[in-house]
Amino acid sequence: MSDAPAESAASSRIAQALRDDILKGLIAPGQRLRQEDIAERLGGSRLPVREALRILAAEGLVQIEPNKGARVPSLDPGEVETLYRMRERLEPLALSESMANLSSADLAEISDIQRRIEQGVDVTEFLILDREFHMATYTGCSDEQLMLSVVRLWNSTQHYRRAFMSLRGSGRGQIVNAEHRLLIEAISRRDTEDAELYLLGHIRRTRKELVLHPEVFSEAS
Amino acid sequence: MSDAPAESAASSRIAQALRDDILKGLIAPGQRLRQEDIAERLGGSRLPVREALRILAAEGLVQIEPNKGARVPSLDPGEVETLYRMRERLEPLALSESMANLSSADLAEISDIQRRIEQGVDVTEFLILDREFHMATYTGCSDEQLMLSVVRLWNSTQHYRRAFMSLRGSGRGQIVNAEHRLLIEAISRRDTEDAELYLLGHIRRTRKELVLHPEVFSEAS
DNA sequence: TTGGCATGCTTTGGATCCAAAAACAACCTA
DNA sequence: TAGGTTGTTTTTGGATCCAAAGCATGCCAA
Repeated sequence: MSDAPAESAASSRIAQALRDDILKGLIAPGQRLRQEDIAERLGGSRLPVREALRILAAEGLVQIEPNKGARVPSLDPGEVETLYRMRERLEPLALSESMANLSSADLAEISDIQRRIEQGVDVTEFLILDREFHMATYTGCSDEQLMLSVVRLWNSTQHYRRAFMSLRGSGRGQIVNAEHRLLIEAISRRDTEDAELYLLGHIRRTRKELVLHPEVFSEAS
Repeated sequence: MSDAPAESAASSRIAQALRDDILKGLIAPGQRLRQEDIAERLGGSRLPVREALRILAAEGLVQIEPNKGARVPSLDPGEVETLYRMRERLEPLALSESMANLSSADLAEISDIQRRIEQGVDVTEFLILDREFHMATYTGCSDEQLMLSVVRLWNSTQHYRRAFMSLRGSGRGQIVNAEHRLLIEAISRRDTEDAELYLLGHIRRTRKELVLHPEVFSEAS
């Protein structure tokens, strides 16, 4: 489900497991993560767990408070809005850096993902495919730092994207599909200017739609 | 010299010491960081050193390779250019988020830093003051994630900024001063649009000047 | 002489144990 | 009865010890 290069062993394995759990929503924002529990559940001692938590903290997936442990950060609407504004600025850059290096095979892959999005409309599946779609458009971007930032932004907002999709239902996908189609078309034309613009609009519209639904942030968990 | 809230104890203390050393240029890009050396030099066992390295890796100041240790990443011109492009997009956002919350005391502080920049022209001092200047313009930005990203970008490019300043000398500061003045003026008018534009131009011009000097990246160390 | 391999040395990664800080609860007092 | 305080328990942070992975050196063979 996720990325990150296979690191040494235990610590990265544990980080990967936790990352998947958090992104899948099995661990909700605000929930505390006790080191010993994780160590017992995933095997290994507490030490690699601590390192795993550091790794995830770097990705914005957990928050470490000294002597108080780690928890999944729960964001307020303003923070999520800012994260979306960051996406609006960074992802068009990633796209423009990527586009020159996209092969026709990459383009085919992108189109194929979009085709699958337009078929199955399950919420969980959509979240995965939508992420795959956008990441596929960034595959040509070789800059690690930029891609790390983009992944961080997706990770941090994943939970709220799911909450939003869940309450909105998987209908209304027509707009998203139209936007994706426009994006694919611009990328195919190798028109970075248009592609950046479509992507900006796509993210911005999503942000505006999200801030209209504050109930996404009110879940008690 | 740096930021980051005082964390628990040893690990954050060590991280802070290392961060300062790296930002001050005492540890050059490419240089390897052996855990035992650091532990001995800064006191404490290897364990908090490992955690400190994780913290710094999160900030982009070191790079950890499994079973091979940590080293200060050395970037190629393309990577630094991309980091500057990221700055061009993110920092105007941080500035706009900040400006509404800037008090007149903040404005006075900003002006004072600029006044000091125009007085003393030592390279080391300039690097510190220039950073303080820009960070002061962001003090009103309450979004942690955004500010973290901005700090990461500054940290990652600090070494090359210093190398560039060193070879260029501290003359030619007239342009920077003019840009800073324009920025201060726009901020004082509470004109976010102008301020964002001036800031964008400032960073962009610096980027273009930097890519004209590839010798900045050729240091053997 | 040179290429490849094996052995040892260094350095990192992980486990267990101990100390300190924080959360929790019960108790005492006003 | 409510609030503060103190003692206990839980949880995190740090130190030491042990195992495994890289790296370098040197040896042997072709």
